[in-house]
Amino acid sequence: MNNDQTPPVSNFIRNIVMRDRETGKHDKIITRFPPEPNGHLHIGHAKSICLNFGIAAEFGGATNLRFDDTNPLKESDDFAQAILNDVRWLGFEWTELRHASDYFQQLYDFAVHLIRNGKAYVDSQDAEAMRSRRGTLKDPGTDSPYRDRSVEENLDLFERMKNGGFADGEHVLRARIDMASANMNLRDPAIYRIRRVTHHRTGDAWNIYPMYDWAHGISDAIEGITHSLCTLEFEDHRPLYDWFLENIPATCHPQQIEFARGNLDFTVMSKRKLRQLVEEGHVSDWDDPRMPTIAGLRRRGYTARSIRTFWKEAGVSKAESIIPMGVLENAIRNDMNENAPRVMAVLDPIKVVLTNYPEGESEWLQAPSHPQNPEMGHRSVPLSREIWIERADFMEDPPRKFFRLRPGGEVRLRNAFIIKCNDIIKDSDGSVTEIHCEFDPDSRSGLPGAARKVKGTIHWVSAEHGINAEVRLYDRLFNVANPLADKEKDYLEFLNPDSLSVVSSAIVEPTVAQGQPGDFFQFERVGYFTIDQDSKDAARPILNRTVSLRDSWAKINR
RNA sequence: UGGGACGUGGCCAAGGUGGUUAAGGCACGGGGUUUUGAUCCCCGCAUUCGCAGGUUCGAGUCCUGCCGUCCCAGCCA
Repeated sequence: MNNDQTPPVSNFIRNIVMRDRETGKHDKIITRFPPEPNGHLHIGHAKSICLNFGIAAEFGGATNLRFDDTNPLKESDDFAQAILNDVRWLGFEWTELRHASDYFQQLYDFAVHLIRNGKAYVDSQDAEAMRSRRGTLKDPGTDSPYRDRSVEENLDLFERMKNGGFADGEHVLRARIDMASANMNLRDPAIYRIRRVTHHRTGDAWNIYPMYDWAHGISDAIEGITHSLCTLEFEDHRPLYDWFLENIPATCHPQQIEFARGNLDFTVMSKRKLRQLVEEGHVSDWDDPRMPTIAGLRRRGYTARSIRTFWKEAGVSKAESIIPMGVLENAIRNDMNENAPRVMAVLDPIKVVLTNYPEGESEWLQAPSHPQNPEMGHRSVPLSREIWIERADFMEDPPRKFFRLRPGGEVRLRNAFIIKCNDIIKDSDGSVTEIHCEFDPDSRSGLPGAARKVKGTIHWVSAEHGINAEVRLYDRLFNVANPLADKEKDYLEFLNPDSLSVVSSAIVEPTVAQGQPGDFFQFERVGYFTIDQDSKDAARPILNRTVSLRDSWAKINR
């Protein structure tokens, strides 16, 4: 499950858990990951997943996956299935799969218990009235006129709410706490509302549904969760979490601990905004490779391991942060550098003719799949008289320190021969259409003559054997680090119009055409690429650029 | 004086009960290796922990005050 080799990183939650084991407060640690099935998981959720599953796994505990399915208006089984799939893909297996809806009856019974003890009442104000009586951040609220209904009346009303005797919004069950509390959450929070809609799991069995605060802590207690980890915005809810558990006959009292969400720059991370990007067509779907969703990252070519490593390196604290995208990119580069087979592909081709190479002939060269790892083996790469090289690898009038091909200059063809540029052919506009070179037969890779030093090595693909491919180049979704920072402008105004560019005439070596969707490669000197799920035809593979290689040459030229 | 929280180098972040050289990663700068200007390997990178006082032989760790940032007024989660 948590198969990443490096030792665990210290953080305040892990410290609490360790202390709780040392002191004997708990001998088994039980955590839970509680998504609401109303959207897809994103990289931020992955932080919570890694934390919850990671902590439990490290200390020999258990982690439940529990759907917080208390709002049937927004939830669906499709989302639930996608979430399950994403969690598994990330490399985690839950101990038990639960649903808050599994506990609807118990939740209801506990609510009755509260009513019996005078700790809850049915309020018949409408939402507007409730809001106006709630007070403000600085001023206390005022009691509802229904606050002192008798237990019998409350019991009766609540039961009739459950049985469908009222329309949505007619009544609500509220905890009877303190309308003057400085903590807004304690000003008689609603715990049940009427919603006569079909729930994706319980169907039409219920006409009332519990609110998050009521359902969450009790569900934790029912499952014997020891540490209930959530994000910072629930800090204010903790007194309520505790109040509920103190006022029902709960068998245990989990400890809620809050940590900061992890944000990334150049993207947005709220489900609402991600949904908007999808629904308004700014991206193709939830799994668009530019999306920070798990599905998007997966399709982009990110591995589960790289995402786990990323969050491990980012750490867990209570300080809100925005992590540079480069850190995530670094994680996938490290992973792919180690595991991606090397291959050659030319994205922006220009033709080179090897003038002393016999016409009509070709040969297959052996090239290592990984320069540092012989265990990854070799592949065969065809060479013939005409080859494609990257347009950017030739300059007629190059600047200083340009190590690539130039008129009269020599360069090594990766895994093949050293070539020398003797001539260039131009069209009527004066742009180069063809480069004539002669190759040095003695410099063939593996031969002693190959030891000759030449400054540059470039990649290439045989024109005769190369396969035409579509390559999708992705860039950041937004062109500012924090699209939400500007209060004057809508974040959509910062969408990067160049976040996707399609290269329709890339040429890849034959090896690539044998791959399946999900397979990844390093295009040497270019970047890491993954075969997209749209790729159906071996004669024309479709690849996504996961991330480019580091490019210090580009950096110098900036 | 509504309440709750946070503030360690450009970005994350470690720093139980104060003890003395402030981890690590990313980024950055310099050097080396290299048939990927990739990788890899060295070296450098906070006399200082939001600021100001105080307690102490000794404080990032304790106290006081101030400043800055975030969250809370859903019958959302």
